[in-house]
Amino acid sequence: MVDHVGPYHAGDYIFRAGEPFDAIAAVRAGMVKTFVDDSLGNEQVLGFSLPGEVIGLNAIHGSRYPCNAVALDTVHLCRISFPRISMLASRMPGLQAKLFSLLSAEIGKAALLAANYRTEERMAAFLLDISNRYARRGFSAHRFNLTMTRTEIANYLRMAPETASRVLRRLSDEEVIAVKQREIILLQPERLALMAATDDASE
Amino acid sequence: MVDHVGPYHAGDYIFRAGEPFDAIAAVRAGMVKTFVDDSLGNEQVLGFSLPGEVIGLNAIHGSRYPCNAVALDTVHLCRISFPRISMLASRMPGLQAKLFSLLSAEIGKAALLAANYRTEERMAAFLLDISNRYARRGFSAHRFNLTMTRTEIANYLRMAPETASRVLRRLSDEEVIAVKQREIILLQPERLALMAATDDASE
DNA sequence: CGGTCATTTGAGAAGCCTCAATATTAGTGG
DNA sequence: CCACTAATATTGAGGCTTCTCAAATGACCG
Repeated sequence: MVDHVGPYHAGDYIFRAGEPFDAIAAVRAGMVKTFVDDSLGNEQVLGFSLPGEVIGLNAIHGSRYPCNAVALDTVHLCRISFPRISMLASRMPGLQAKLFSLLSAEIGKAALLAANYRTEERMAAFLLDISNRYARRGFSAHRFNLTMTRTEIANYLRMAPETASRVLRRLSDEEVIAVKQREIILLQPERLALMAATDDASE
Repeated sequence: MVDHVGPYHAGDYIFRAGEPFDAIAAVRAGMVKTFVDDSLGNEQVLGFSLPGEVIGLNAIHGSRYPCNAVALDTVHLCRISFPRISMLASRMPGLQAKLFSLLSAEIGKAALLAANYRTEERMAAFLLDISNRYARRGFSAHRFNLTMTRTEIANYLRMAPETASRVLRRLSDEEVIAVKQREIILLQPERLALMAATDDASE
């Protein structure tokens, strides 16, 4: 029922929009990007998934994947057959509850970043979000690697890549963070939290 | 297990952020606004729920409501005890699947509007979204009432109320829509769809 | 070392927000 | 039924943020 799959390498598709849905997957290692292509063929980044997080949950409804998922670096997954875990959940109320909770948690996660409408606020919220998510999985909260490109970050945060670059530089100049390529060090997380009007207390 | 509750009147709270979660609810009539208050006490509108839609799904995880819900007009609900429907789902695989599907569908709904970053695109996407949702429930797709205020729409769409007003006026001047107070008539839905880069084919 | 891609930087234009004032609507009490 | 009030909505002007376009720099790979 649970298969260890991978490694996927940077650029490999894990699933594509429109493919029939049969399994959700937990990221064991690496970073996954989910995205859709809009009517003009432009990419719209929906999110990034870190180790410990589950992808494919939005595909249960409609029984097809509504988005694409690609590996941003070397990715290992636990593939979980949905029909089978679903059947098992019928007999194990604890598992069922776990699945309900997992799905519920996923609802409205995107809203966090959407809330703030200054670019600096969105970037601050994004960095804190990644930080919290790494921390929860036992990685360092104040020093981490943003596997994705600036363009992908900007796309996700709905700003031009140039703006993303400038915002990061400004934060770096103010010594709120340190940036070395795609590696980020949070020097003053408190100040970041102040910038992100919507500080997320839940994660 | 299912209680018909209401009527709630405009401004009445259905639940408040932080309250213990015990039930989801289907809207039978009226319009519900869900929102959170950020650290500065500003309201952040998360969404609007129409008849036939379910609220409270994001509260399963954490067992407390993570947001507020208020009635925007006269609202009637079907209140569904979550522990009980959950228990029932264990014995009825069809019901369980239905719940999984419901939760899955809710994931990433907010992302649709977030995608476009011109104010006009977001407004167009919003109007089409409401239209589709009314249509799916058997109401008119091209003529409907936006129960909420301009300020609430603007807040939801992350723009200033003045901008929302101007965008609606522009669309009205171009005869893409007709606006009479809070009543909207879609005169040229095709043109709206073109404006909303991310036209949602799924709903 | 050369080529490709990602990133940064600069300058100008466009979009949107803010502030302020006016207009409209709905509700209230005389 | 008609002021009167409060809330909502619209409109205008100016300024700031962010985007676009263009070019230069830097990182990575064969």
